Amino acid sequence: MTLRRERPRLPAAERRRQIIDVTTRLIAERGFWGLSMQDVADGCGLTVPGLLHHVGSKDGLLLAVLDHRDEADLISVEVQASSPREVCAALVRRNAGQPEIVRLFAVLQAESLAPDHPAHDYFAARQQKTLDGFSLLLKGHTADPDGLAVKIAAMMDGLQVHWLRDPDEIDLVAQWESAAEMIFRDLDPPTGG
Amino acid sequence: MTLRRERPRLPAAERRRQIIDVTTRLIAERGFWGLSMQDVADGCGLTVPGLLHHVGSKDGLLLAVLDHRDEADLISVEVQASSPREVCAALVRRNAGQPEIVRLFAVLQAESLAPDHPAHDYFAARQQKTLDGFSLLLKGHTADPDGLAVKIAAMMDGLQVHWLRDPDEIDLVAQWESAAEMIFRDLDPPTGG
DNA sequence: GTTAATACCTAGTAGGTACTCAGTAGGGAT
DNA sequence: ATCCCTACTGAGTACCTACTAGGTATTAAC
Repeated sequence: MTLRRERPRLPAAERRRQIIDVTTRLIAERGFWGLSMQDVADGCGLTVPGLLHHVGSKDGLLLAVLDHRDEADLISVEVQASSPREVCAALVRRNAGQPEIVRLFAVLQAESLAPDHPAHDYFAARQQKTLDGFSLLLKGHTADPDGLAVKIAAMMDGLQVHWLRDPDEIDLVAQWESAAEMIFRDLDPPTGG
Repeated sequence: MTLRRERPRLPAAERRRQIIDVTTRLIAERGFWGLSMQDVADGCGLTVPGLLHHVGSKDGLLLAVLDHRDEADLISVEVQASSPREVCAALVRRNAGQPEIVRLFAVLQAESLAPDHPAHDYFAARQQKTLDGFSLLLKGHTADPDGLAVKIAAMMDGLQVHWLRDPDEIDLVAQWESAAEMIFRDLDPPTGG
């Protein structure tokens, strides 16, 4: 009467990858506070201790997900586009293709505003890094690079949330393009035609 | 050995108000999934069944908070400012003075992206109402009122989240003013000077 | 074929979850 | 002064929470 077990045993790396995928989806749906180890374990077809064997703790699980994303992001952004505007457009285009990831970050970004959230520091650092990156790209093109960087990030984040709520109604890439029109009007003259 | 009880008993309306205040703060910190009835009850100085007597259930609690906010918002926005830009500036100024409420909405907005979240429908309707309102204000001033409305809402939401994470570093009102500069450049000529 | 490593499970702990039931106590109206 | 309404409590239910200890069984190396 032992349960049929179609997935008897996976190598650690493979299982870890599966765990991260499942967790990503679940956090995007429920946030980290709403996530339960049981749900993740069920989603992977193993027991809770089996899951804990791979990630150690619930916080470890979150960490694994965020680490994996950092890694994946580094790989995909290695192409340094030339103008600030092109960089932003590339970012938006990539995000438009992975709503699940975008939602993971949208939910965690809001949740982690609380100082005692396990991802609080991670997101504070991430936001700072993003702003610094934008600001650096803008340096020389505008009087207040820091200020514009905040606005760019804000517009991207804001559009993404609206898009996530109503993906059929809002075309993320198109909306961003027309937003970029006004954001970059001063520093992106049509010389590149 | 009965516990000292300094707040023996409150009229329903007053207690309800207190419950809403405490819940607002806690949801802003933990989200709805992370909220526990015990925490709310403790924050009000009563037991969990005492709390349930007033709100019926956890969902009822959330509903009470959201209803109260709608009411409060209606009261404070009754002043119809003239131009779209002034309306937005007024909104931002008001939000800058109540970070706790802004955070409540930021967290719930992200969390309620999940279709089975108890506030999902509420936030979908709220977003639609907001967009329609902006769009109506913009009609006649621009070619694509709906598109601009989304951008305005996105910018406001995005700036607010960044501001919440780093209130000392970011001046919400100033940031919005300079963002409004580019958003309204075409349709808000300096005729009103 | 034996051994060593490890992916995974069973069973259990200590505590938290929303919620119910039945009763108590305090304040306003009469 | 009494009655009644209701704000509120104590005790309890059924279940979920992350996590641990110790063991099993599968796989890979030799």
